[in-house]
Amino acid sequence: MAEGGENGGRARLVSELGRVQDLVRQLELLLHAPSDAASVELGRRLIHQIVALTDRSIGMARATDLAAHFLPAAAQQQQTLSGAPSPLSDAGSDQAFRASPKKRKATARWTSQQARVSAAGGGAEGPADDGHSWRKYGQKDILGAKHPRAYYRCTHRNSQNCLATKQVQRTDDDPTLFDVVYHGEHTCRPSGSGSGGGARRAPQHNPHAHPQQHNPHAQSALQGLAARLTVATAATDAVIGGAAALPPMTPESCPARGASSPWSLASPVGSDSYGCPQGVSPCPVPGYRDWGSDGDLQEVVSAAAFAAVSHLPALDNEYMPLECFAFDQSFDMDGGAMPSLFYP
DNA sequence: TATATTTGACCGAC
DNA sequence: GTCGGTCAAATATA
Repeated sequence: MAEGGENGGRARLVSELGRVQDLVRQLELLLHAPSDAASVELGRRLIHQIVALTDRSIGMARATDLAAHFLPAAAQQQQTLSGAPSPLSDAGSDQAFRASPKKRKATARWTSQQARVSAAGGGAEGPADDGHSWRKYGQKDILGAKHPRAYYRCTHRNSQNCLATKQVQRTDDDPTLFDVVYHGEHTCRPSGSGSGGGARRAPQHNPHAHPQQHNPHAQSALQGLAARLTVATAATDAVIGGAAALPPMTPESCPARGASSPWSLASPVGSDSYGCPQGVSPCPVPGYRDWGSDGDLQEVVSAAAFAAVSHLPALDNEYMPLECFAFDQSFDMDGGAMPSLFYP
């Protein structure tokens, strides 16, 4: 572990991410222009460059050889992103807790994951859709917190006995960021979501979050891109900083994570709040898993970018302005800051 | 009518 | 007694 080498690698990584941002801005300008075949092709090339750059960035992150720092830290699984211990975070089963309804979870045994996500895709109502369908069952004012904490559980809790829950709380320091804590694992099956009923609303989507979100496909793709990139960079930070303790997600907890289609293009990310989507990773946002393993981070970023590419032909003259999202290039990888795509 | 959200109450842990 | 998590009735929405 050469500190100098790490710092140099970080600098290059930041530089590469900056180039990605530039390319995204070029893509934005392209989307502003009248759409034609040439611009669509140019857009595809831009996206491919973005993918290539992100791949390089991922390679740089790996080259720093800091995953070895991250992996032992992940085993701790006890710290929040801000470094404070989480009384709710623990490995193990939640079966004991379920035996006693209303029993406080502080002593229960949970598999939990934490994420800090931007409001991109969720507007003021909450963070971007994470690919699951959640039903809100409570909200509480938390002592010392400016904003209440919302409690969600899987829509398929009753139908499929899926016991996954999550807590969403707006951060005090930045109202555009949400701390999301996931408990338990999704046991619901994707096929179970389409059985007629389904939700009638998308509770975490604010259709008025941006007045120019006309094209649902483009909107969803870009929202998904932003949300995923937020998490991807967060994971990168965890790898590089070696301080964040993000629990590895087991394959069992991510059963539908397909190798060929991590993000469903048929069902635009961010729009499918009505059930565990077919072919979509059930854990895109909370899926910190083991980022030290090959392909994870790359998969997230690349897949999100390709999702945007795939929707380009449908953009026409409608667009989601990409200035809505911006890398925080000033993040301090050593300070545990969370580099994110922000949605101002 | 079915499903989701809101919100006060309840419960156990501390 | 306080706090956090959950329940469940009332209400809202499509």
